Amino acid sequence: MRQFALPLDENPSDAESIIQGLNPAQQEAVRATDGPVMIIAGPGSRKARPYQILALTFTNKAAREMKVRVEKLIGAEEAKGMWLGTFHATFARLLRREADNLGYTSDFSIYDTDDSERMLRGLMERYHIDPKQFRPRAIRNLISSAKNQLVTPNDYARMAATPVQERAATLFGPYEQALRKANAMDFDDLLLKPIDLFMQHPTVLQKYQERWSYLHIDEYQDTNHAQYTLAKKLAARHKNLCVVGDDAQSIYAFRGADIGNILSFQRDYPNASVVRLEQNYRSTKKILRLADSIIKKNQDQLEKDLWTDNHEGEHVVLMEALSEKDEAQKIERTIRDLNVRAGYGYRDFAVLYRTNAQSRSLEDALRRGNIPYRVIGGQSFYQRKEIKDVLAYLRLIVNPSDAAGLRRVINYPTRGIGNKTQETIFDFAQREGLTAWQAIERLEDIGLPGRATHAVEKFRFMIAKYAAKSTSAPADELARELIIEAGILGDLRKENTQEGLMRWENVQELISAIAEFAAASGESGTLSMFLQEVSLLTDADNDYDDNNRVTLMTMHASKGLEFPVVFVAGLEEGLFPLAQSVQDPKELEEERRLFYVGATRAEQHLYLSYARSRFRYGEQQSGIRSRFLDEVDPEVVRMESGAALKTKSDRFKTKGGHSFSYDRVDPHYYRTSLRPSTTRGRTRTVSTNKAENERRLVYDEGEGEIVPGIRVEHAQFGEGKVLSMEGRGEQTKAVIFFEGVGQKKLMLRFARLQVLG
DNA sequence: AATAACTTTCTTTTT
DNA sequence: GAAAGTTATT
Repeated sequence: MRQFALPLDENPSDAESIIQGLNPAQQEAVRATDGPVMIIAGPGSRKARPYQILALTFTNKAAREMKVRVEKLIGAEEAKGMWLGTFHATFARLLRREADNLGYTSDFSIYDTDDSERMLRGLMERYHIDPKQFRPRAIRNLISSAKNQLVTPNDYARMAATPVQERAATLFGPYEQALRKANAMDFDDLLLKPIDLFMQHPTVLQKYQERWSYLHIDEYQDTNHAQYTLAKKLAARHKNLCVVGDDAQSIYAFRGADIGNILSFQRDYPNASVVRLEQNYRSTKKILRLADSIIKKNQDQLEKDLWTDNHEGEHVVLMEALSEKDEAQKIERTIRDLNVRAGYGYRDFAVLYRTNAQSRSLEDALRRGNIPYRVIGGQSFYQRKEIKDVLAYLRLIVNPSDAAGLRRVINYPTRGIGNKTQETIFDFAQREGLTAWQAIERLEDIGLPGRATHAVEKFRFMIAKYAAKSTSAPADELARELIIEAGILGDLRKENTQEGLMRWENVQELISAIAEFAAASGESGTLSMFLQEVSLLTDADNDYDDNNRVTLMTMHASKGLEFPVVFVAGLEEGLFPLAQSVQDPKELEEERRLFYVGATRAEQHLYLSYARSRFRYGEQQSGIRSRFLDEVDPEVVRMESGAALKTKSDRFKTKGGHSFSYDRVDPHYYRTSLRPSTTRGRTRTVSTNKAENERRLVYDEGEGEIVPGIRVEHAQFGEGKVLSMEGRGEQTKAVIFFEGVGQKKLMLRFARLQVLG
């Protein structure tokens, strides 16, 4: 295996011309194959970079693209020796090989967020933690981010300060034990366990350091601490680490990505060469100028000066709409128009938005206009309930310890094993120190009533039968039989609805996928491998199609892609930026980077749009346009009519010269509906809702109680100390410092604070 | 224990 | 306006 320097994007001669454009020091760095390299790439740069032996990316799609290029470069044969893929998939593969070093079997299950939550729910019951008061989701997120920071349960218990954190600390250890007992890994484990492995078995680390003597990481700005540690360990011996990233496109802080990794690369690797690729090959000058004006508002970033040789281009167009329906219609008409008059194919368009929920109205409009489209993300194939149910059965067959899988299917379709029976079984397992499945194997000792025993017995027999077959029979046949015997087929058919039919078709599709996998990977394609692989797939990765369709997706999903025509929809305060994000400058900056990512997907035309009102929460609610539109360079933007973009000062001049500030806007403006809905209004007045009464209490009577220095509790942020107060009446806000969270400015009206004294 | 009918809550983004 | 939780009925 040789490492190879360079070239990169579509064709090597391109690469050569890019390199020619760099200064001599940069040229040398890019050509160098040895030593650490950091490449800072802007959006739309062609990335001249060394492809090396282990290449890690963030999406399967990026990995696939990389593979295509590498094969072109060095031939398919040699490319086979490379490991190319996402962090999670790559280390899942590694773990499969090394599982026994860690006390797992290679058939371990991979738990998604759902499974993790299911485990936590079970534990919460045992520890008498009320899932309504402390959401399993919130606790999972806390544990997940702790794991990503390499914080152990013991450390975390010491650090926990708020009530939620304390519960998370209580559950953290038991959760880890439960996973291990279930022979299962959650997403975070796929990165953590390899670190454990490398620490406990230095020879194993050495083996991989030799195998991957050259290491390449794309989208480095999105690595979290665990990924950083893995890279550091693997590169420690040869120091041949090449990272590529753009701090301005860091949009995954919420799942632990740490921009610090890219900002401090030079400190970690003092002799690193740094290359800046500042030429943009994608967008027009106007689009680039708009993007530049967005990102300039952010404070922390590496210096970068983007430029392009491309045309000046058309103005960026801002579309104003009355409602989200109207917005969708305008987008639909614009697509039609450009398609007919300018000859753009449907595949040339992308409509981007902040939240998946926004796709609905857009889909409606496109469907009505007979414009073909595809939606990426949202509910992907493998996220669907019926698919997860079948997968859970298969997981259970391969790995009977799989507790989350068992919980999922033990009574689906209903077979008379209700909550009570399940609890009895789990309690028994807990008491005897068994896995749930081991408890079921000792069913006779549990002492269930006769009818329940009989029901469980049948279930046990069925699972055991398929487990025995799982090594011999072809995987797809096994799945097909199981689906019928378990009664999933019957359950879906019984529904007798359009939806039931669709679900049934999905299940069929899953079986085909299993068959395909088995056929493609031959002898080595076991069911357990299929299950592991599939749990890491996302819709955005496998929706690979060359059909001529408009693409709908979130801005997050759009990273790394480009389209001739791009729409960024829903530029409204509270939606983009999201209400939760505006209180924290760090989060607001991330939203801004997201806007930057969205805008820089466009090659030739960029449309921005917002709606004056939007259907949310089952009500029509009014909004104001996003602050981002006030930050943008007005020179490059035109309204649909061709008029200039009205700036903030233009728009608010009429109000007697008062300066306008978004800080004075209720960030949850969406909650104030246009006209009070009667049903809601009525229930409100007689509401016995606890949270509502508490809120009123604090706001009406308690306002005076909240003064600087006092301690309060917030449902999400936990315990904090009030630093200062501002505003009066409904506008009263408090600046509060929350441990482990930071400083927040909250409106008392919405914060639901509880006074602790 | 299962189902139907009703009520409440909640929405960021994702490997 | 969906999903999850609650209550009433069989």
